[in-house]
Amino acid sequence: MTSLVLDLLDWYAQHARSLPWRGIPDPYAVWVSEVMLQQTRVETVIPYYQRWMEHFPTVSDLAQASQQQVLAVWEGLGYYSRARNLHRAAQLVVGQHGGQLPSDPRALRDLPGIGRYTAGAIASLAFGLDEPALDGNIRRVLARLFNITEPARSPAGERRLWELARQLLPPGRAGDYNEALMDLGATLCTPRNPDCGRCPLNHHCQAYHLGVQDERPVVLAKPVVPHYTVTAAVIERRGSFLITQRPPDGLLGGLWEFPGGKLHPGEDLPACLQREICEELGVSVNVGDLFGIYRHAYTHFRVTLHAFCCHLSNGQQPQPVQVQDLRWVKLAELPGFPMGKIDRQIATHLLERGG
DNA sequence: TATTCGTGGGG
DNA sequence: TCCCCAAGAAT
Repeated sequence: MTSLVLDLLDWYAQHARSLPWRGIPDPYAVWVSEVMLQQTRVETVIPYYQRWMEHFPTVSDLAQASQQQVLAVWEGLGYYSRARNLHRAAQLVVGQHGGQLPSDPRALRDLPGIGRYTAGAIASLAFGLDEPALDGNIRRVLARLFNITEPARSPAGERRLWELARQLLPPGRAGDYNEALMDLGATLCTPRNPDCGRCPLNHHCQAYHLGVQDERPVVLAKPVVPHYTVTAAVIERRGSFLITQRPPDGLLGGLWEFPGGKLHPGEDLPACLQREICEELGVSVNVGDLFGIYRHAYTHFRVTLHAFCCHLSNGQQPQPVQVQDLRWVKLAELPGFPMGKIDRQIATHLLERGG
């Protein structure tokens, strides 16, 4: 074991964070936490993790739940394919692995939602195998320690960093090693303003010696994000509201929303809404007062959504032409349908004003 | 290989 | 207000 790794493990023995999923000998708990932590902060995950384990304490409980129940518990965490994949994977574990999560990284990677990082994390943390796990923290720590000048997310950078993570790994202590690097990255070796003065590895750190820690890891230029104007219809009929279910995959897959869509060039807002409702539901709407304006930033685009109060013409029966499903629901039933953030805001405003 | 996928907090 | 980006995976 190199002195660098020795210093790292010594520091971890003193400064390891106490997290709800640590020290729990249940591979399922490790799995759930790792999937929730993908691209998501620890502080955000903690309450979701605890609620999830209350709703679905075992793989079997998760496998038996409906996708709607699963999405409802996941609502607000984002990247909903994680929830859909976790659900499917639980059913595969029950059906193909006798209810026990496999320990072999290759078998883990065959499960939906488990990639190279998560397989290594589960294998090392839950099963004690000597597997590296390169996440954003470890990528940053290693890029600084060894002054990696290739962009960290480039193929060449990825190769070097995975190689380093595997070379440094102390046999028999992969779990602590991986956790230690992640804790160091999360608490001291942070993306901005790293606290190099308190870092237990500063005398090993090439970037620190060169004074370039703020420029490591090298990041690729990011594309500009487009901005879309969209509309949504709050359609009321005899005390019920019309909501539609999004397609099973893709953005907010399987979640419910107030129907509508993207504004086309040269179109005004009511025309956009009438066109979208006709395309999706095969009916024409009468567009009334503005209900509200909502802004939201997704990862790779932004939207401004204009919601309007609408009614269907007499006798019109909407059909699920371009949506997975549709439902007329009472106000009190809205909280039970999983939704993304914007549509949840609309539903909440609807509840607050009592229809 | 490059895009697509949410949301919330901090600077 | 805006930009950054956080324990990545799938296609």
